[in-house]
Amino acid sequence: MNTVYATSANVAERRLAPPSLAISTVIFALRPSESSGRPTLWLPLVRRIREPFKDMWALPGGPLQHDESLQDAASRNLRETTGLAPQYLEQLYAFGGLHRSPAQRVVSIVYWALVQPTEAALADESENVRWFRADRLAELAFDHNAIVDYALWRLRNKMAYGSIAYHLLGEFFTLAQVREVYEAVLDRQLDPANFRRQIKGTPEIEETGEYLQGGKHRPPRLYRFTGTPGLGPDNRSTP
Amino acid sequence: MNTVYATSANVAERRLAPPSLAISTVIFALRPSESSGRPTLWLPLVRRIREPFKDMWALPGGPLQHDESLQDAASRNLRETTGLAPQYLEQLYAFGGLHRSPAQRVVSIVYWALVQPTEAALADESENVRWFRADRLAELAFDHNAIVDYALWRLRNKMAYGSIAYHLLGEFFTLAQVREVYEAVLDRQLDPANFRRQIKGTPEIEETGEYLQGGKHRPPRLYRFTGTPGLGPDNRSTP
DNA sequence: TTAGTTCTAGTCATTTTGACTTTAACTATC
DNA sequence: GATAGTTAAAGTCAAAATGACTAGAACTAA
Repeated sequence: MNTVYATSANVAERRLAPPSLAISTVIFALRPSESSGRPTLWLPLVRRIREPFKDMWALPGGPLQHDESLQDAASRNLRETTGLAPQYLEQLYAFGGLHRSPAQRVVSIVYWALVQPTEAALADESENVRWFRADRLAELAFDHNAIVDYALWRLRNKMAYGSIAYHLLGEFFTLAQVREVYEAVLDRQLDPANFRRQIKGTPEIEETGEYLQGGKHRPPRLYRFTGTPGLGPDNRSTP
Repeated sequence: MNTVYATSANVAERRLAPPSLAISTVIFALRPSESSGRPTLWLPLVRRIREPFKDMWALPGGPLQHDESLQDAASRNLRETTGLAPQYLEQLYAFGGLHRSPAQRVVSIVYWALVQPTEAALADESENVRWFRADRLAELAFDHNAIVDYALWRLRNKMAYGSIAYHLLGEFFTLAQVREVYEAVLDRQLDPANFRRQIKGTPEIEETGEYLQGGKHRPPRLYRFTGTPGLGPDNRSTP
């Protein structure tokens, strides 16, 4: 979305040129809310340093290079802008409306990623890269608000079926932490006892002998996720 | 997939040129199987008339024109190749592997469509456009076998959740016909009584006062689908 | 030692699911 | 015109899943 096929063509020539192709990524991570301290969804945005939409916040992205696959391009600009390696990365949608960008036509293939909080804490932040709460975004450049909305919708949807919540957690976690992820993403309270029964029913989750120490109350058992990310035609598996 | 950005550039220049962008479509319709007479999934393919993959069968597709949205491009080449207007059209995936096409890099944004059998029966067929059973395809051009496999996987998945089966049927249908669609797509038998109970539980289905006459046995009641297609960020709704 | 909190297991009524039975309504054939 | 054959449609029943809730276990903080 940031860079387009460099050319000195004038406007008339641009109309005939093929649309330029860009890759962008919506990156989700959990961070404790400033107010409640409970985990909430955050995402990193970059400040645009040129027109169009100069000085507005936008999704990280860039052009597709000729020697990288779509997914590689997404990984790369994720790494370049935030320094992060995603735990989960999947194609979201190809956006190709006629007027997404003034002056020239841009088709954006957008990916979405989940990163673990330990990673997310290390993420680069600077004048031009900052994390925002996913549910409290200002007006973004291009059609990026709509893209984020769609990414959130997909995340909630996947969460309801697939086993995706674990990619927002570290290697070991308690069942209460899993529940907090669900509560943060679905934005509603869940009954702890029933939730635990359900989660324990899934085979992709494994008890460890360890317990989380240092809490204020009875130490909860730690679990580990043994499933695979899997999805999409590139690496297929779930709904 | 068929046409690429026209240029007289040589190979070295092509490596630096941006990938060309194409739109293709996987079109599903039900047709009675030749053997059993039961409905089965079919799709139209076009014969390639030039290199690469000359004379092989491929998904209908073409370049994206500068004044049409992605979905419009898909509708258009669907209409141009088969004369069909789809009942349902949704983006499937953007395929952008490095070696999908020899010589130059092509990124294909693929749509999938469902058409009603009445429409499908009228579809143009010619020397270079022919319908094939979806589960018995020969080797296709490019990575089109993989694309069809993925489209089938998505169709089965959507069928299991959303209310998509109706788009393969006409305006009025019996519950047994709906079951046949499920059986054809999911490729397994379903209990008629339980299936009926489940379908009648969904609100998007409406009884008409009519009955299907002319059958050999008790005339079944006709129903109508009242839901909306809806999906994707362009027209949002279901999983 | 006690109060407070969370973790964990379990109970119970309700709903959903899968396998199956029964009756209704029509056609074709005797 | 009765009857056998077939599908439509409704209903039964046990098993499984779900939602609301209770209770004991295990820890910390006071």
